[in-house]
Amino acid sequence: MEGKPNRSDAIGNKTSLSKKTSKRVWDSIAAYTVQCEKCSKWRFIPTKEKYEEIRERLAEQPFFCETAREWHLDLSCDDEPDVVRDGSWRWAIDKPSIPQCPPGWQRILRIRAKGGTKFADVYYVTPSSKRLRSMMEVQSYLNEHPELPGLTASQFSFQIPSPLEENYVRKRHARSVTLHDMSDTVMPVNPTSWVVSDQKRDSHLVGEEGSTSYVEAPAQS
DNA sequence: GCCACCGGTGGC
DNA sequence: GCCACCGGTGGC
Repeated sequence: MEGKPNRSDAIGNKTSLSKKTSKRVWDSIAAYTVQCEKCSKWRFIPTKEKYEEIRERLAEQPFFCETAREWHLDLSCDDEPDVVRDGSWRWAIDKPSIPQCPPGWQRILRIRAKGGTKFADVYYVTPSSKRLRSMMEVQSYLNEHPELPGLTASQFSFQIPSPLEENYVRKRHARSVTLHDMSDTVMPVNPTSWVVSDQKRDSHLVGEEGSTSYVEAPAQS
């Protein structure tokens, strides 16, 4: 809400969320955005691959609006932001320095529903469409597939982003009753965030602090 | 029967 | 307290 002026670079890119009904794997991500180090405006990154590339190197290679000229001709800090925190999107703060996904693999991020015990899940899909949920599984897979050249576990990361919205994830000792019967429950902290939750699916989370971020599509069932 | 999603917990 | 890991299961 309070547009804090920071020099963070957030990345986001706009993944088409077209209603493709094929049963291929989908991120629950609508867009990837990066924040310009200079003007702080958020810029869409056109592809997930580009986003992952920028994210990996963001610490050494800050992002500027001019960087986006690679896909957005003549873009400059004078142009309107591609996206603003107006509440119509849910944002996730990405972790820095996540290695680029190996070619032929996919790194999938699934944002969980609000009120659960975890914000998101990361998994990798192998070239043979196997789904790997942890480093242990990655390591075993690599061991079983010596034909895959030059792959090491260090090229994988299961770090999940953080929700900007407070209380998106249920606190561990919150009473389980709150989810089912909130009518006469006094919220222990941050009542405002529950107000936000009243607007259902369109709450949002925002990246900050030089991190990359995702924008999740309004959850449409 | 499969698999996407969620919860729980052990280890740090 | 956090999070990596994995088991369970509901919905398809």
